[in-house]
Amino acid sequence: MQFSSRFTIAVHILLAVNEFDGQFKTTSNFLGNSVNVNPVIIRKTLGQLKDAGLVTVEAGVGGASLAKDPKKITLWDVFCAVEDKKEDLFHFHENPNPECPVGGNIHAVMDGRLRKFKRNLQKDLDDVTLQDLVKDLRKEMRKNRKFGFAIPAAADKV
Amino acid sequence: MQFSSRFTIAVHILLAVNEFDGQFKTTSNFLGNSVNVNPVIIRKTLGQLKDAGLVTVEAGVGGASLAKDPKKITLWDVFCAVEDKKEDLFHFHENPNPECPVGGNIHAVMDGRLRKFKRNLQKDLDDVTLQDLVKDLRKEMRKNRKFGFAIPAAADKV
DNA sequence: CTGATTGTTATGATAAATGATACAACATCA
DNA sequence: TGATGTTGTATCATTTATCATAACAATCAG
Repeated sequence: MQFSSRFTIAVHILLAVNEFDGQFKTTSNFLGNSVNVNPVIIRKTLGQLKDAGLVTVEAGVGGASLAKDPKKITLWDVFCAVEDKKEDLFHFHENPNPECPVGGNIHAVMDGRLRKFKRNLQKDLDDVTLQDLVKDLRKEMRKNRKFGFAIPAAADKV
Repeated sequence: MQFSSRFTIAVHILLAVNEFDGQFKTTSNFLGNSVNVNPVIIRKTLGQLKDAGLVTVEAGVGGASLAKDPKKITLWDVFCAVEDKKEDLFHFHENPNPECPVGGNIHAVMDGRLRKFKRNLQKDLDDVTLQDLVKDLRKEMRKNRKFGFAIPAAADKV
C-alpha cells in the first residue's frame, strides 16, 4: 500500500513550473509531456495546487506560475494539496467488538501512537522546501548537462 | 490514501492471542468475533504472522500462540508481516520524460528523500513493542473494568 | 470572431482490499 | 476407525481508488 502518484506528480509540476518560468508557457499539455501523463491529470492536480494557494493558473490564456516563494513551499504543503491531510495514515478496522476486553480498548491503545506516526511524517515533509529541491535539481542538471535545451514539445515556447 | 486495515487487524490479533492465552482457544472464529471480521481474514493474517515467525498456529486442533516474547515483537515486525516492506511509501509516476531537464532528474532529486521518509516511519514503528501495547491495554482494562469476563463467543473456552 | 486553453464531467479499464462460500487436509477424541 | 472441529486455500462478488481518455462549456488574447 502506498500513497498515489499524485504527490510526486505535483512536485514534478511545481519544479517544472519554476524551472521553465519565462522560457516556456507551462500549459497542461506542456507539463503532461514532461510528467508523461494525460493533460487532464495535470489540470486536475494544478487545480488542487491552485486551491492550496501554491500556484496561479491563467484560465483561457494558459500557463501556470508559482504563487509563493519556493522557500515558503514545503513538501507538506504539496501533500496537503493533493491528499486528505485529515485522514489517518493507517486504516483502522471498522468495528472491533466493544464487548471484548481487547476490542473495546484497542482504539485507546493505538490511536495516539498512530497519530504520532502521522505527525512525524508531517514534520519530515515540512522540513523540505521546494527551494531545496530546486537546488538539487540544478546540481543534477549541471552534472548531466541537461539544461538550457528544449524538451520535445517545445512548440509551447513563450 | 492509507495503509490497509490489515496492520491494525494484525496488532489486534497479537494482543488478543497474548491476552487470552490459556483462557480461551484463540481460533479464527474467536478472533474474528473480537476483531469483527470474517474468520478467513483472520486465518490469512494469522498465516502472514506465522510466516514472519511471530506466532504459531495449531493446524487441525486450532488456536494460535505468540512465538516470541512480546518485548521482542515491534510494530515494524507486524508491519513487515502484512505489508510489502520493500515497497516505497509513495508511488512515483511511471515514466517522467527523460528528455526533459526536470523529468530526467526528478528521480535523482526525490528518491533519496522519499526513502528517508520511509526509514523514519520504520524507526517509529520499531520503537513500539507489543509489550508496550499490552501494558497500555491492561491499564485501559483496569480503568474500564473490562477484564476478567468472557466475550460473547465464550463457547471457545479452553 | 477565432483559436487555444482551462475547468469539469462522464466513462471505461485496471488494480487492490474486503467479504463470503466452499472444501480438502489435518489433528484430536471417542 | 469415524466424527468433529479447525486450518489452509481457492474462488467469486463487491467495493473502492486510480488513471486514461474523450467531450464540451467557459474563458481569454489577439
